[in-house]
Amino acid sequence: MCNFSWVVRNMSASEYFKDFFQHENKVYAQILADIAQGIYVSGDRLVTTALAKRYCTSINPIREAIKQLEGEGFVTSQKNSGARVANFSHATMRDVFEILQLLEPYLFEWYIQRYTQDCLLKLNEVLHQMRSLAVDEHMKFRELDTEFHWLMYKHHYNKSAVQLWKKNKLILQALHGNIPISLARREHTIVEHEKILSDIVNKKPQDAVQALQQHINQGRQYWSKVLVQ
Amino acid sequence: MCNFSWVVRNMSASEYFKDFFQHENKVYAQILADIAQGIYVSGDRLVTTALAKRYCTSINPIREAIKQLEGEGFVTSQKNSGARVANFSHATMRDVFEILQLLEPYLFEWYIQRYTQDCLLKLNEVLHQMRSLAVDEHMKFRELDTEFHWLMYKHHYNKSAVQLWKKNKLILQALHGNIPISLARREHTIVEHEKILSDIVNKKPQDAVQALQQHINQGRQYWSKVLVQ
DNA sequence: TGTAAATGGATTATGTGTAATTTTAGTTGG
DNA sequence: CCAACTAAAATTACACATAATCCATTTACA
Repeated sequence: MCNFSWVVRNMSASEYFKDFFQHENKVYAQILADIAQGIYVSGDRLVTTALAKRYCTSINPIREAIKQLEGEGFVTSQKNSGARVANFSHATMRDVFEILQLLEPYLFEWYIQRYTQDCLLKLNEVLHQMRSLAVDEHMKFRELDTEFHWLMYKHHYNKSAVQLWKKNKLILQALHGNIPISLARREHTIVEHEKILSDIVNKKPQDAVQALQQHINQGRQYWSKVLVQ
Repeated sequence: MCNFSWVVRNMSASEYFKDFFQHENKVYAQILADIAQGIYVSGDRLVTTALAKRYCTSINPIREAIKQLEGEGFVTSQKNSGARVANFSHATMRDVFEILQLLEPYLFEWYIQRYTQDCLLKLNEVLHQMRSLAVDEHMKFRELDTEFHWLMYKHHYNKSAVQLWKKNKLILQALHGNIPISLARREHTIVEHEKILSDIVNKKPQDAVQALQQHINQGRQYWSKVLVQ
């Protein structure tokens, strides 16, 4: 059972997955990846002994990893009752989206003024990959969507804000889980990304920010319709 | 040495301190309070054995509390090298202020529409306390300043955003430490709070938001001048 | 006989002690 | 003054003991 290969298999070949989950603490990174990938879903118990067996270690490192995840808000725990994956509800999604709506324009405005030609090429490459994806590769599509944004924000000077963005994006990922994305939404996402990119290239920063805000709003509306209880 | 009474003595009589530091985990709350109060300052080593003695417990609970604080960004740790209070630099202050500048108007806008008469009275009471404070009670003044904002944000529906605000406010508190506030800045703070309050009472939401933004900006400018290296 | 309370066992969380590896600090010698 | 070595201290991980929680069965009572 002590085998990490299945995790590696699930890992995307893209850079962004590394940036997101790379962590000196293996156990921590594993649990977080498992939550983000929907292996543990909202409300699941995180039993220390079980996790210790799964990750081939003793209980203590597991407890510490869980405490750290608790500090980051991915896990909640009650005294003498252990830890559970945090309750990601419909209300949580609203909250997360609203925080993202504050953060993204802020991070983006810096990018517009400091982007490199090399980075624009990478964005284009991601867009190309999104277009040439098979219809059933929902997970991969969402990864590419996140990577598009990540490429723009990762070098921002405000590392707290970047980390905060990452965290909220991960929560969204966990919330959406394995729910497939409609082809229409996929098409719209690509078009919206294209609009943002072209506004940057054409030196229209105002329009680019607006396009980004609309993009986030569209995503928010789409998911709130899909995840309606 | 196993005595918490000195902590209780330092605790403010006001409500906000309770809200801020109350936590089911005593050790966690203690360490965080110690960081916020400047007992451990930026860069200080957090030696598990020493903390275990201080808080009359064994190493494991200490380690878990530290891990949680690490998850929240108050503590950083290197492998085999233990934990330290996070590096709160001048750049950190800029980052924190920028996040607060995003969050506060967002939280505030909801308050304007949902405030109660009772809450306004409390705000007034806090203002009164600020005015009638002795000139050397810097810490107490800062607590009251924070409480003023806290009263407006604490009931916001977006609990993640509120917690985020709290966290960043705590980092500021740790950064400012025991540095005294100038009397001029104290006077300005009170006037700015009065302006915000009167704009709310006079049903001028637009002006109130603007007053709040200015208030944050003023604080930012003041502290960046004071803490210039 | 049906329902509610109680009891017991199993599972799990929490806290402590200990051994091993690594780091740190102090000291000695060049 | 700097480098290398040594001893003390700290981190890490593990095994164990204790305490709390959960669940199913049994028991008591109406």
